[in-house]
Amino acid sequence: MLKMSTLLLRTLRDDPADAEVASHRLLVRAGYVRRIAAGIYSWLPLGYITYRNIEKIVREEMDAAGFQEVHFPAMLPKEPYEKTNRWDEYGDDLFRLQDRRKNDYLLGPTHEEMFTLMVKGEYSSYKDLPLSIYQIQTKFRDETRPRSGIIRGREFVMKDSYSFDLDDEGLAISYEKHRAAYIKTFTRLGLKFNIVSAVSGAMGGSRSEEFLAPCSTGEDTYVLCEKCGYAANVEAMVTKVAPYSGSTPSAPEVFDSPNTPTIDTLVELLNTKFGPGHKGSDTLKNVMLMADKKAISVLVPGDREVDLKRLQANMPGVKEIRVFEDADFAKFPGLVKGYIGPQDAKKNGIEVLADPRIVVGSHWITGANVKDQHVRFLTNGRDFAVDRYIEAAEVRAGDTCPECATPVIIDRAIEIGHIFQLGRKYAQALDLTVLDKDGKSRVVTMGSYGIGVSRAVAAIAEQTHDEIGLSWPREVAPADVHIIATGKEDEVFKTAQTLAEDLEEKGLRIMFDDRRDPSAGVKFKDSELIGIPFIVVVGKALAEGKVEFRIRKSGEKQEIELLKAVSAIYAAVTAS
RNA sequence: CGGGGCGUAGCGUAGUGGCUAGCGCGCUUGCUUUGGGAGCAAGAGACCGGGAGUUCGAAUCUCCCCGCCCCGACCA
Repeated sequence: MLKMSTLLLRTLRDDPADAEVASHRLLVRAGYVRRIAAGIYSWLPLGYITYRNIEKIVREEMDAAGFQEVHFPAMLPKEPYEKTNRWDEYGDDLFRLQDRRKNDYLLGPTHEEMFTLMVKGEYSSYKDLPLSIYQIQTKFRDETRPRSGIIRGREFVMKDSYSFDLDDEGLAISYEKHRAAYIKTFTRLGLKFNIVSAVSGAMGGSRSEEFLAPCSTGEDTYVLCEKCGYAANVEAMVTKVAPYSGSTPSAPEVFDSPNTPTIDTLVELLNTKFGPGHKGSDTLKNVMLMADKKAISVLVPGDREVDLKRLQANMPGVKEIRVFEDADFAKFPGLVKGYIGPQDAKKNGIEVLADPRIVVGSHWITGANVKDQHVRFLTNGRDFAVDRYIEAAEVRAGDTCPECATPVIIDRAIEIGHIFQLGRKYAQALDLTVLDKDGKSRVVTMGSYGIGVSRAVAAIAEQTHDEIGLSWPREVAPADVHIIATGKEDEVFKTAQTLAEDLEEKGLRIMFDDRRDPSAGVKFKDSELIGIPFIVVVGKALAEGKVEFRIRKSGEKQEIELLKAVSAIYAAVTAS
């Protein structure tokens, strides 16, 4: 039983000045966490109980799925990470340290290497596979910008699993098992979530999905089709367009277009010059970019911007993409800033990437590569060539679903889980092989699966809180029932104490506000802030032999006969 | 890393060169109060983020450093 008279807890009346998002604000105010440094937090008793409840659910679901729990150190030697090249690739995000002999160590940001080596050390036959193992571990990433309290910290707890299979079919099965286990886990945690397609990125692998918990303060943006259920991270959103069906126009026609620095001004000129009805989407925007020192041109309809994040996600292997600067233009005298068209790209030695909307046969109004001149009827396939199609244009609400062509909606969310088929990268680099039936050595294929355990505390808080405080799902809450004794008569406190003991006897987890000094109002406010799902008030109504039963979420209140209180409360709580 | 903001008691804050740094919450003691963050009285608690400088005098001005928050970039 948690007794508030002795619980290490001080709730705050004011919002902390350094907290912006709701979960952060409330977790601090309700005395769950305290900030130690940027992105580094301590857990107070209430917070740690809540955290452990979540951890327990995650662990139970992993175990139930047949995955085995292991545990690695947080502090790791450099060597395995050098073999996979991540000692360098991870860059400044890696926390590095040295021992007294000046040997290099790191604080693990993720543990692919260690898991791979563990399996390599024990197993060497196909008969040992498949295998899925996991750990719940503190990870360290020196994020350039930790933010939103415990949503993005530099030290956080992650459950990471890895599956090991002989072949792709096996990997697909392991992947499905994890997917199913994740659905159970997040459902039990009381989270609303969407499973969305994600970009596998540089790691390769054939399939990757994210579990996103919708929430306005989330950092991820995703699209959702309410009709067919298609969901994708905007980075992975696919643009589906019909082939060009119009007629092919006559030869391109160059025209004067002074003072048209923006698409809007160009459209205005077009409407004056060639009659009304021209739209930004009739024009073609040529965005010049540098991708790891290579100049590329990205073609998008004039009414859209290039989404650099999406572009990057769809260019695996490319580390840095930035917009053209004056110095870059200087290197390409054929490019007339503000009047660039794709006609001369080949001549200028520039690769042309295009949004799928720029279909073959379609014609566009775009720059003529001459100052103050544009061209119309410039036709894809005839007047210019696209080297490669790419998803790089910004995604908007109302864009069409690639599955069923319904307009999609856009929402923000917190990434709470990520599953993906890793493939053989790590097994290859660390030489994890097994002998197959024929005695031939084969590289194992892996899957990687993560749940942000500490982040889940914040995600649940984000989705469940209201104006007055936290409001946890029962299994996550630090207790099932919050019993408040009000007034000053010993009788009230004795009755409350007995009620608490009886309910605890029945297996409920109880928090008992047995403080003598604070007024009833203070205790009510605290209980609402702390967010335990059921509140029982023993006080005024006791004179009539009653106690008050409240439901935190709905605010419903009812009086219950004291004599029936234990069974009535037990029934109400366990039915929830 | 670029842009913006902030740093005064456990928390929230006032204080733009002048006396002993002010207030609210919280904390301690006493009395009163007791169903929606009670009242009165008396207390404890601050090297004003750190360092250097300007000045008769610095929380306040200057320089350097450190830390924190927000937007962006970044985030297997």
